Amino acid sequence: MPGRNGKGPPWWHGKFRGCGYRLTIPRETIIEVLSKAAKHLSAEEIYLAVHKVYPAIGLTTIYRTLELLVQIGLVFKFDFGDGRARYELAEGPKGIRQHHHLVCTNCGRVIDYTDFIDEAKEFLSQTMKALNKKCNFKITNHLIQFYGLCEKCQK
Amino acid sequence: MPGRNGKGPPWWHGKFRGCGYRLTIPRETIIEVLSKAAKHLSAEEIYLAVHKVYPAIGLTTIYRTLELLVQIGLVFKFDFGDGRARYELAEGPKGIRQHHHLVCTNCGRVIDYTDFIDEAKEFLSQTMKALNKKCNFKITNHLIQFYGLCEKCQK
DNA sequence: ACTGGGAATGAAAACCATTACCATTAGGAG
DNA sequence: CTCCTAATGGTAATGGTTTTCATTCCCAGT
Repeated sequence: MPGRNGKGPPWWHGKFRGCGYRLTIPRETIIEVLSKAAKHLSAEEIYLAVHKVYPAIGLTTIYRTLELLVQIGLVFKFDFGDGRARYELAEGPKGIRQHHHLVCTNCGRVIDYTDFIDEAKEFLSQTMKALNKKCNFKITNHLIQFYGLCEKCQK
Repeated sequence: MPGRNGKGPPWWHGKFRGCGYRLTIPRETIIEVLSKAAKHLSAEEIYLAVHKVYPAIGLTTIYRTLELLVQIGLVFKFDFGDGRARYELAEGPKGIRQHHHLVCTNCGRVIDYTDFIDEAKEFLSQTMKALNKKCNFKITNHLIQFYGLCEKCQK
């Protein structure tokens, strides 16, 4: 059963090969870091994590690889308003990992939430269908974020 | 009837005074530019537009004022992924102007759409209520964007 | 396995939107 | 009208991201 923690090529190798991209240590390591973190990381955080296990890595490669992964659709890129982008694995062996973000406008904390996804899915699928027809716009992705005050900052 | 195109102080003066901020020519001009454009502008675009009617303006003041307006809630700040922020008047005399954005991931074009807002409102109000209770997170704002390919870029 | 060619890499420098600094200007309460 | 202080604007600095280019190494074809 490839893709588990056992042997066999990781589940995403096919996606790389299919696009004609080479499999390299930096790329493997970056994906591994992202999949282990399982939450949004900045480019620098990814750099530091990769650097621990592969010290020869360069920051340039981090950015280039992330851009590539975003293009492939393997990674989502977010902007929480603090001047640096955050990256996050879009899917795992099980498929797309749906969730949205709550951003505290006071302290900058970001909370993931996965509840209410069903309602969101319903709303989104309707909207996407309608937009495809009305605007001739082929939607491939979407972003929903909420801004407000977290528990601590409300006092 | 203040706030119309006729005489009387613009409708947003109260909002300024209430917060203890001074009314200055740069601030008035920036808001005027935003209200006339009625669509998302970058800081530089705003700078150029203000510069035409008030050449003494400095780019620093543009940024500072925009930050202030965002804080007050008069202006929304967007990131469409091209490395520069976009700003847009949040409301007019008639109230909040609800709309979302379609961003073409190929050419960068951004399309506003105002349809399906009712469905969005329904979904959003439910989600906000639930989040307030479950996460103790006081939502004040939200962002919904769709990414995909515009008509031209689908070919 | 070996090898050639082109993709991928990494260090350093460039880029560029945004912010900090600070001396000067001007809003508006009294 | 005056004074105090917020607001301004030119310039320099910041810092995340991108570009450049010489070097490395993946891998398809032998």
